[in-house]
Amino acid sequence: MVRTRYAPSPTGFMHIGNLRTALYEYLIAKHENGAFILRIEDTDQQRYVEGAEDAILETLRLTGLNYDEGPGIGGDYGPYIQSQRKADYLPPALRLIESGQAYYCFCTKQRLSSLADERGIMKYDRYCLHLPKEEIASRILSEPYVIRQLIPEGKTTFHDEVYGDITIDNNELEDQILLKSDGMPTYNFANVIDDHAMAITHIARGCEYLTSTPKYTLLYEALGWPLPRFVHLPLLQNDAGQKLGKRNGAISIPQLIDMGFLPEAIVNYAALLGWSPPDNKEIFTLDELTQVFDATNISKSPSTYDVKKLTWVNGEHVKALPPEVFAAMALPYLQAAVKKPGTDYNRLAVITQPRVSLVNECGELVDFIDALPEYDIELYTHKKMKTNPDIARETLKLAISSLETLCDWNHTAIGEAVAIKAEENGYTKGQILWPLRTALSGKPSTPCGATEIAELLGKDESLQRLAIGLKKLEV
RNA sequence: GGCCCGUUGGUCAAGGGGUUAAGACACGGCCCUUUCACGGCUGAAACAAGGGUUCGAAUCCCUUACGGGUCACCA
Repeated sequence: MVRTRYAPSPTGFMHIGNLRTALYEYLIAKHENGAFILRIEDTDQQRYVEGAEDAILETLRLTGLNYDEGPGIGGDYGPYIQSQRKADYLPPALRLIESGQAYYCFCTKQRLSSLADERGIMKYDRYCLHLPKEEIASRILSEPYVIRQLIPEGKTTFHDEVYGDITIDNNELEDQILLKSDGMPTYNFANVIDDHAMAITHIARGCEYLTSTPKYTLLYEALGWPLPRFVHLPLLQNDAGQKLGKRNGAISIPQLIDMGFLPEAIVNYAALLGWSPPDNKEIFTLDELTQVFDATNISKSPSTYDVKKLTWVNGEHVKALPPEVFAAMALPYLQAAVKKPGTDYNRLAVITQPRVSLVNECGELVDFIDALPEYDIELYTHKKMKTNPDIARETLKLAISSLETLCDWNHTAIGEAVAIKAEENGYTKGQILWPLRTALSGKPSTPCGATEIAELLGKDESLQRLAIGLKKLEV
């Protein structure tokens, strides 16, 4: 059974990069009907951020990446918070010491930092590797210590599902710390212990871990455990070409949602960053992604987050929303933009749904209903409609005269009335409808035509606006 | 700096020895349309550079350049 895990540390919010990692973990598991596990890696008490864990849980919930095992819901391999598994890390470390694959180290941080070169790069010199057993036995009782893994000579090769075989010379690797002086495991060590304990089969993570993966494989080998499959993901970068991160302008998922992006669109877009299906389809629901996702189609090169494409993807999802769902989502924005009594908000929702990329844009599309905005008479000029302010002055007069007496105030009747009038006086439909729409809305573009706007506004308001328009043109 | 990875239009990306080098976003034009949008059509726009290997290289190899990652008692 395929088992994957998303293993964030509670140090901040989730941005699109984190979400993509979680998503791929989810998809790899779900594509095979496997299990997706959430594990919180809080072994660094210094960096712990209050509320970060809840924020992560919330983001996963909003985006529909439901985990099968994890904090809050438990599972057969719990607990799923590393600080609660503290007792599990010492035994394997001791086992490695017994077999000569790890050793105690009492070096102080001062001594360690004195080992650094001018660039601050250092490699442990194995000062404590050959300490006499008796000395170790007594110092353990009185001094802080760490446990380090003894990296063997040679080269280490591992296979990555995306990058292929990668070989690194072991002398590039330091005798890494397994257990810190506070008794907590380091990230690398806890990762290996827990992934094995939780029977994780696939590890997807950013390729910033590519060079440290040999350390993991060495650990698995030392402990005699089978290796999981590694799926390293190309980095996501910002416009400056830097790895996307909290410090590099990445915005959080809840923030994106606040901006009007739909969770399913964010998920859809995240999937496309570094992966594409064989048929090049671009719009997917999470279920559809689950069907077609294949880790072998993940690309090796980094990609850049592009809000324009996200916006387009969002627009596609908005259009696909059931009308009543869109109406419910749009209602607050429509109500804020249009306060006129008797407004049919469902109608406004129907009109705006196919025309917005972001739900919260629907308000500004219809805000002219409440109040006619100030506009320039140059709006009456339209080359294709063959209109200009002079023609508009005449056709507006015709429109007013034909509508004043119109009893049946609906857009069909309005359209017929003005069309006949225009024709009688030698004008085209466009020459009367363009000025009509302009005078009624005061905007260069509106979400529907002149006659619909007139119906929406009602007879009195419409005639009033036409009079205002005419007055502007007569000055 | 050592090591690792990468480099196809502005962006996301197909293509893994023979293609007129797909498609999508954004941008321009045209059509449709009483506006906008949708839709349709269309335009401009790319294989980092140099060497090999080959009848033939975006594709394989080497070098260079550029970009990124990584070298913690952080994850």
